Amino acid sequence: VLTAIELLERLLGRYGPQGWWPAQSAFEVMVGAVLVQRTSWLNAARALERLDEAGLLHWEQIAACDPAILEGLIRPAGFFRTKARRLIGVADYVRGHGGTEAMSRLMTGELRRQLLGLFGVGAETADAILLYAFERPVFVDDAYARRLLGRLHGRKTHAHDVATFVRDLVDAGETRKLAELHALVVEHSKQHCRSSPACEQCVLRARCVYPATDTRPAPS
DNA sequence: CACCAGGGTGGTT
DNA sequence: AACCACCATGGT
Repeated sequence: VLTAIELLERLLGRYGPQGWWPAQSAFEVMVGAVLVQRTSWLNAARALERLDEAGLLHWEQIAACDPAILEGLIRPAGFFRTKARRLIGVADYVRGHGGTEAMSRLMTGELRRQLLGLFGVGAETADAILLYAFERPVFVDDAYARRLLGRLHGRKTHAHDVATFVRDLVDAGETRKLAELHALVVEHSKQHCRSSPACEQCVLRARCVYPATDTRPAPS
């Protein structure tokens, strides 16, 4: 079957570099990672912009911010009460641990453990922060990746299967490639590998077992 | 109108 | 361990 590096090359050729997270600071990436949870990036970006205008894209400001003010600013990102609490918790952690500078000195495994201890930061958000904020060689295993790999391989895919798929890139410390791969997997999953798939123009069609097992009704 | 978007938590079976 | 309701706005 297809290797991770082959998948990257193929998707890169079709969609080009995605340019995710060209953020100004690691903390801004952390805020974005929370704001985008179960939300379109467009709406998360609106909330980020409002925080920036209010001068709140710093941990000292958010940690000390009145929750009601924060809620109002991030409203476009949805789940605003939940996310406001989460942002304050994240900011408070960063403030109490010497800022993102000090955090960047931790080993990846230890930093991941710390992030997972924060309320509102699960495996996916932690890995997105590790990858895009702290530039660690980690692959973000989300619903898109599992669905795409599941179809490529023709079987149900779990976290272990995804880890095996990207092991070479992770072990080689290929942060840039892992970041681009994740972004491309999301884009490809939106355009073709959707819950209701559009395989006709898919660039992976020849290397995917899904069309063979596709039981959808034939187009009229 | 329904459905989805770059999830996580807490509770129930 | 697998499911579930909940959180909430904006686009299609």
